[in-house]
Amino acid sequence: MKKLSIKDIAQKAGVSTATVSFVLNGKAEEMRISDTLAKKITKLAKQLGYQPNQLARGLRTGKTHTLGLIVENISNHFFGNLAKVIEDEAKKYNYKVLYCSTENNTLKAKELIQMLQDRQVDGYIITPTEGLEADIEKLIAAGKPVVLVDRYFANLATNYVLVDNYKSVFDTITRLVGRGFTQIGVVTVDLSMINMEQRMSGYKDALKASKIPYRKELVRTIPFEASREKALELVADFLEGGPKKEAVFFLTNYLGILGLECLKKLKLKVPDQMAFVSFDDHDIFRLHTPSITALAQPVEDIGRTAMTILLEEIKSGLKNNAHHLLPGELVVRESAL
Amino acid sequence: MKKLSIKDIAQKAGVSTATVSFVLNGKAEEMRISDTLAKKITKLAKQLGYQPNQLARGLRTGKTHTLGLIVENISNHFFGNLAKVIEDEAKKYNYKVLYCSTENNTLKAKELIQMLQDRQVDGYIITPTEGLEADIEKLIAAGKPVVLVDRYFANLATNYVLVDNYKSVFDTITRLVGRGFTQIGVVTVDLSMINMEQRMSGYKDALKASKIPYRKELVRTIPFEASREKALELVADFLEGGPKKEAVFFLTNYLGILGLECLKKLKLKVPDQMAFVSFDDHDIFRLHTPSITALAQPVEDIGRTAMTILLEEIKSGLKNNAHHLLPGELVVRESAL
DNA sequence: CCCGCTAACTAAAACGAATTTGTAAACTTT
DNA sequence: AAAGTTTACAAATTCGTTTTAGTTAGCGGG
Repeated sequence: MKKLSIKDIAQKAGVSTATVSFVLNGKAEEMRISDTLAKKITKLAKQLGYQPNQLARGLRTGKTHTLGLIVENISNHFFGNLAKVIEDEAKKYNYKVLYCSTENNTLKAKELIQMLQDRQVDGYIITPTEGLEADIEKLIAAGKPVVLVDRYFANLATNYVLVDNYKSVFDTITRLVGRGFTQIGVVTVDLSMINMEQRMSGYKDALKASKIPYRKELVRTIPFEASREKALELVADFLEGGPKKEAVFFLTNYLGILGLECLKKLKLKVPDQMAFVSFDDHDIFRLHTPSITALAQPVEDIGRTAMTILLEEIKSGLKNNAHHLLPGELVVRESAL
Repeated sequence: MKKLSIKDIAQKAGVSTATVSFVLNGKAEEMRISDTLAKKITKLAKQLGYQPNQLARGLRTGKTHTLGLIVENISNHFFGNLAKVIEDEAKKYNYKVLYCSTENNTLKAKELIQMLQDRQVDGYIITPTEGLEADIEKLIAAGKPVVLVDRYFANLATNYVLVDNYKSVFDTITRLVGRGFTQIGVVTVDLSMINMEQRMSGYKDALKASKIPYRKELVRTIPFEASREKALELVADFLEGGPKKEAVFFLTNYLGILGLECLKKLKLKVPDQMAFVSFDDHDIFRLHTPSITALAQPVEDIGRTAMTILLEEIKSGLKNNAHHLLPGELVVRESAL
């Protein structure tokens, strides 16, 4: 297995490596290489099946044509789809993507950033974890193009693109109120990232706007670190006990699925006994009986927008500082009309 | 932003780059670098936060410490989980993973292999598509470590690891027969990859072993290229029309989910009117009402085994030709006991 | 006191491209 | 026809490492 290099081609063509390089990089004209020679080289390269060594190229140019994508968990529905969109988009522009999962673990996230840096990726799409500001700031300070997705840091000047968490929840709650519900519960997670905070704000503000008092007994916060069983227990306890809830909004897809399990266990009738809405759509919600109303994130749009911003920044070399809050879409199904 | 190189360290330490390289690569002793100097260099490197340039290293050594993972679709449940396991496993050994999705498109798969080769990955884990033999053969001939997962080519000497499709289906069908079912249908897809063929063989042979005649009216094959709607229609038509089926086995997760949608539409009572089993487990099956019996693939085991084989081959440089058929696990739920 | 040996490093080549600088020949210009 | 300018390439350097092949100083032995 002898991978052939530019040198081999040069030799076979009886020219210098520089000439070959120029031709193969489309700089033939600029470097006034004669047309005949250029054609000859192109043909030879194709014929021999020449493929440039990306490492060498990257070393020399500092560009690897590789992007780093850091998500919370690649096997998660939302992030898996996001990764898919980004991969497809990247392919269009001839970029490869290095994915990695943080598990929402800051230390791991830091390591991943380091690793991507070592590999000299040209740009980053990151779902940040708590406490990652400094690292991201460093990245930006170093001139690396970065786009945050799903969450961001309010005090950091970065590009970000995510669903409009506040408005999505605000509108959904308002809609529920419009349907006559007043005792509306929420189940959330104790991550202090801005996306969750905004969802909570959306909830509170919607109640306020509808002149419904906020009652903390109607809010259940599940520790992120809780085991599956513990979380299930907490959700079940919430649904069953305490003040009556006419409707419950689960603020993440994961929580919504836990909620479904509880329904089954508690034999709660949805929507008769309680309306049910989850953030983030999922096949499960569509297929469940009753089907579940969900607030779908515009995954494709998020991925595409993030890529557009990133590639633009890579190309131009200029900091952009684009902020995109994309509208969510409430997919109304049987569990809450 | 000046990333510091080995040269900077050498300069600051007043030694040659070779010495620094030796020390940093743990060859200090072998190269009889004095202990004091070694310590000094190590400390300096740490203090300056030196991170080697992986491109340069890769160029020089031919090793990139990066693995290529080609799956059918990264946003698919099974492959997403597989990717996760492999990523985790890779991390343990300090490898990074480049993922890509083929969409079961051979041309795309070929391109991906080419791209991974350009990037000089050290090894490949591939979910092959039809017609990819030649490319994989070339890879192997070029001495690249390769492990196939989920499917393989019977006529190609390669490593592979996947669930034991034949036995899994055989046992499941046999179990159904044991429960008194004789009219057992299957829904499959028209991919001629060996995994699907073996699932079908498992079905046929199980019937034969139980002396139940094989009836092609009980088999419905969905074209892979069919649109979602068309596929739904075909499945619904099958479930509704033709001879009565006491039980139906969906040979992939995707088909099973289509099946669920049809149940809903046709208002079929499972398991009373018909038992329902799907290959490949999924949250949906667990949460569905009734919950769905599924044949779970040992994803973790598959990923881990594949990685073990791959890393072993990378380390030793020897072709291994390991064949692993791992047992599936029938998760019995309400839809079929 | 010279030779050989070893300890402890260093110099230099190599990896494969991209790119800057150089140069011979042909062609203009005056 | 001498000087300058193009044309059309080639030589050499560079990117940051690893690795091979030295080199030097110190020491013991004869």
